[in-house]
Order: sequence, then C-alpha cells, then structure tokens
Amino acid sequence: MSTRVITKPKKSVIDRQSKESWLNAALKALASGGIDKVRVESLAKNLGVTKGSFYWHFKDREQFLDELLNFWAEQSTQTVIANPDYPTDSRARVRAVAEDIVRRDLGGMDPHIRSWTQYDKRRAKVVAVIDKKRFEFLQDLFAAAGFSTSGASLRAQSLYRYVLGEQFISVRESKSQRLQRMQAHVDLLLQA
Amino acid sequence: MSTRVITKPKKSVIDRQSKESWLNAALKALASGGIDKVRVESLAKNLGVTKGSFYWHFKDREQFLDELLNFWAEQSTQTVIANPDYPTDSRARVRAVAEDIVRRDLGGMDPHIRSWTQYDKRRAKVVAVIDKKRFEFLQDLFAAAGFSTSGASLRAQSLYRYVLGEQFISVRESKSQRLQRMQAHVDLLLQA
DNA sequence: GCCTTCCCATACGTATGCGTATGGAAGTTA
DNA sequence: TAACTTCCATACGCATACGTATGGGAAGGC
Repeated sequence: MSTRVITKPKKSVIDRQSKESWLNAALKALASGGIDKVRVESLAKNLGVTKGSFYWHFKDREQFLDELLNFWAEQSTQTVIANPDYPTDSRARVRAVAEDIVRRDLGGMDPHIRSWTQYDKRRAKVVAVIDKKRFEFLQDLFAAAGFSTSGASLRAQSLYRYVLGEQFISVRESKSQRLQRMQAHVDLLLQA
Repeated sequence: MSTRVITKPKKSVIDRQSKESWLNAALKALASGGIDKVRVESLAKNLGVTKGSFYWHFKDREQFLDELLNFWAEQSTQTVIANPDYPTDSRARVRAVAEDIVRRDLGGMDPHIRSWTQYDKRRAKVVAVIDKKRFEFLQDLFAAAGFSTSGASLRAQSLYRYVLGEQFISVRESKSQRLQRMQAHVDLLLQA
C-alpha cells in the first residue's frame, strides 16, 4: 500500500491552526492596511491563539512573509486565469475577462503587495512573474481576437495597466460605473 | 513699515532643521520602502539630529504624516501640471505630457502613497483630490485635441490609469521601452 | 555683557513586537 | 494506559519606537 499523502483535517474541540489559516489571516491583514499590519502577535489575536502557534508553523516572520507572497501569487493567477466559463467568441471573451477582473476587484491587494515588494529585488521577482503571466493571458486573448502579435501585446499592456491603475484610484465610484468605463476602454482597444 | 514676512534662512555653523527638511527626508524614506519606513528616530539619524528637533517642529507622528501627505500633494500637482513648455499643437501636447510623466516617473511614490492611504478615509480624500486634478488636466488636453466631453473623459481616464499602472509593473524594462509603449498607447487613444 | 528666543541633546517611561525556552494539554499509537 | 507526537500557552529577554521632561548651546536684540 502507498503511504498516506493526504492527512485528514482532524476535527477537534479546540481551535488548531494550520499554515493556511495563518496565511489567510495574513492576507486579510495585508488587504486591510498594508504589510506593516501583518504582525505575528496581531494575527495570533485574530486567530484566537498565541504566537506559540506561529513559531511552531513558521521559522520566523521573514520566512512567513515569503510564504505569504507565494500564497498570494498562487491565488492571484488562479482567480484571474483559471475560469472556464468565458464565452467562445473572442471579442466577447475579452469583455468577459475584463468584467470578471473588475468584479473580483483582484482583491484590491495589489497596491499593498507592490508597495511592499517594490524595492525588494528578490520579492519583486515573484511579482514580475505574476505580471508576466497575467499579461500573456491577456495577450493571447487579443491575439485570438484577430490582432497581430505586436498589436495584441500593446493592447494587453494597455488593459493590464488600466486594471492595475483602477485599483489605486481613490475617487469614490460605484462598481457599475467602473465596470461601464472599463468596458468603454476595452471597446476602444478592440475597435482600433 | 510692514512686518517681516519672510524670515532669513539663518546660516549657521550647526545644522538646524526646518519643517521642509524633515518632510523631504520623509519623502525619501517613503519612496525607499513605504510608510513604515518613515520613523521619527530613523529620519533624525539621517538628518544628523535627534528627535528633540522633530518634536519641536511637529506635535506628533500622526500630524507629521498629515503634513507629509499634503506636502506630497503639492509637489505632485506642480510637477505634472505646471509646465509651460508644452507644444501648442493639441495632439503633440498630449504626447509631450505623457512623455513628461514617464520621464519624471511621478517619483515612483504613488504605490506607497496609495497603499498607505487606501483604508484611511480622511487621507484617501486628499489623494482623491489629486486624482481629480490630474484627471481634469488630462481631460482638458483631450478636449482640446477635438474629442467630445465624454470621449475626452474616457481617454483621460484610460491614460491616467495607464500611467498609474505603469508605476506598479515589476517587470524590468528600460525607460525608453516604457516611453515607446506609452506613446503607442497614446496614439491608440488619439486615433480612435 | 545679558537676556530672550529658537532649536536641539539627553534621559526616561512606556508600548509594541520579535524570537526563545519550557511546560503542558489534546490526540495518536502501541 | 503508557508513551509519543502534535500543537499551543506562558513567561522572558531584547530591540525598536513613540512621546515627554528638562537642560543647554547658539544667535540676535537690548
């Protein structure tokens, strides 16, 4: 017989944490106020445990932040790219993806992630990989919509920057308004 | 006689700080690693003084951060908008402004500013005002280039989000490459 | 020269946050 | 049930950082 690969969730009376629960709590804290809100003792309080738990699961805060970045990276590509329910018509697909991005809001996490990693070369590389993946995904969409390689590249870059920029605008606006303008922008990219 | 409004810089043997020198040091720290790098004692060390100076000029860190945000806001609009040397041809003006924005890089400060203020309603308002000013400036450019109000608005929004997004891309790229793509994007906005 | 004002140094108290050492409770295996 | 593993609580040392209290040096007015 094979050795057991998947361990059971271990239902218990007492709250016991896993790496994932710590990472999820950290993502929430990150979204709520940047990387300096991600504090060991603060997270412990939110989880209802003490940092004894943290230092059992993780070596120290630095290594934890590395895992956090990778955790975000995985979720980040999954939520945007891995959706099979997009329409088959290539132009409608572009619109649907754009809408999906706004609807999910990308978690609004990007500003914090990028402010955090901007001057950390090692961590910036992780973000760069994500940027590349997202861009290539968009580029393929435009290529499928009939644009040349350079044309698709230009439009993918434009759309991606638009999406990123959207997250940083501080002007209060409803989601439907933002969606509408985003679609207008996409139409502009598709028509030319 | 009028009372003296402008006090002399007071050249002295000993380094004496002004509010501005503290704020400039803070901007540098902010650009180098986000708001949590803006620490009283850290800035003092950089300036070669102690925090005794800080607490003479400012009430506390919170009030200092408020002034810092306003300080950034003032510089931010000045550098982008207040340039009289743009060409008279309206379309060339759009291109020149876009180029100027990339060239100046906006200080690369926006990610940190926005990550910092995103969930602080009061401070987000200050950023919102800046966004509005910048947007209206761009909108006027497109309007002068012959677009309707809504057309100019759409294009201004697109360009502004592009510029914002540009600052957050972690992919390594030369300034000339970025400039070239930006111009391609502007051309796309202008042609349609 | 003396005094006042401006600006900063020093020293202290307190809070927060990281990391470690150690004991112990809950669940698992034998 | 006894031993063993897993996971966490508690307590501590240490560093950083905020804010205050107080004294003092430097420059200019008198």
